[in-house]
Amino acid sequence: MPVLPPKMLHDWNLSPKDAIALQKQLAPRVEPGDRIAPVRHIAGVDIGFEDGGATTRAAVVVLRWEPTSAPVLEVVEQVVYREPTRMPYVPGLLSFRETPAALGAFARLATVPELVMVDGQGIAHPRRLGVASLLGLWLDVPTIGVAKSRLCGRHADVGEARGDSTPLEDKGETIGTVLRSRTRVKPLYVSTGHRVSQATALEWVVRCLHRTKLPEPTRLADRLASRRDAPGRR
DNA sequence: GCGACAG
DNA sequence: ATCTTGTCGC
Repeated sequence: MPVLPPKMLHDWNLSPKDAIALQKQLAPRVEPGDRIAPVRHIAGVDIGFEDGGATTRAAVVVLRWEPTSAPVLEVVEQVVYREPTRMPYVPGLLSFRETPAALGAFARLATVPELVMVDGQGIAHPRRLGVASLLGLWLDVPTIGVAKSRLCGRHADVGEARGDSTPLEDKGETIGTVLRSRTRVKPLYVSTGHRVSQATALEWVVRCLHRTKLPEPTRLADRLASRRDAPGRR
């Protein structure tokens, strides 16, 4: 059940005005409740750029999840996909710049993850449709937005201890959670992407936290998407 | 009109 | 996001 005409994948060129209208049109389709199959595999997605921004590089890393007393997070597959950059970065319209490449990477994935963590906002967005939400809608898969900084909304100061959190609010509604993933390190902005409740989103991010600021799925994808010595680099 | 502003 | 060396810490 494609959300948009497949043709748009190739002609994905919207004016800021049309892009905003499309976000408003799609936002109501985001499912803020849990509709997740038993989680066996979790994917992390992130986008990087090469050639001074001319090339967009999407990276997806799939980890096997085993819910034992000492949780297992093992990499089982990873994909790097490149394509010419289509649009410039515009605050609030990031999804139109990054989603096409992310879809290209997912199309080349053999494993089908039950949960996806995206580097960026979910519904913690001015029109409640960040990159994690759009990708989730398009793939019809549960997604969680894990951003490294704030796009919109306000929040109280977060405790300094690892695990401390406080709600992120905007226009009278709670749109996410600000989480201190590591002591004395800038907090993470966790929000529902699609088909995952806020509480569940936070639980999964905490579960996937190892010793770094970012949860494993996003950390590994981030590394694959940004490292200068990434596979295929000249 | 003046700031704020994911990656 | 990306451009960049060393340096502090586990």
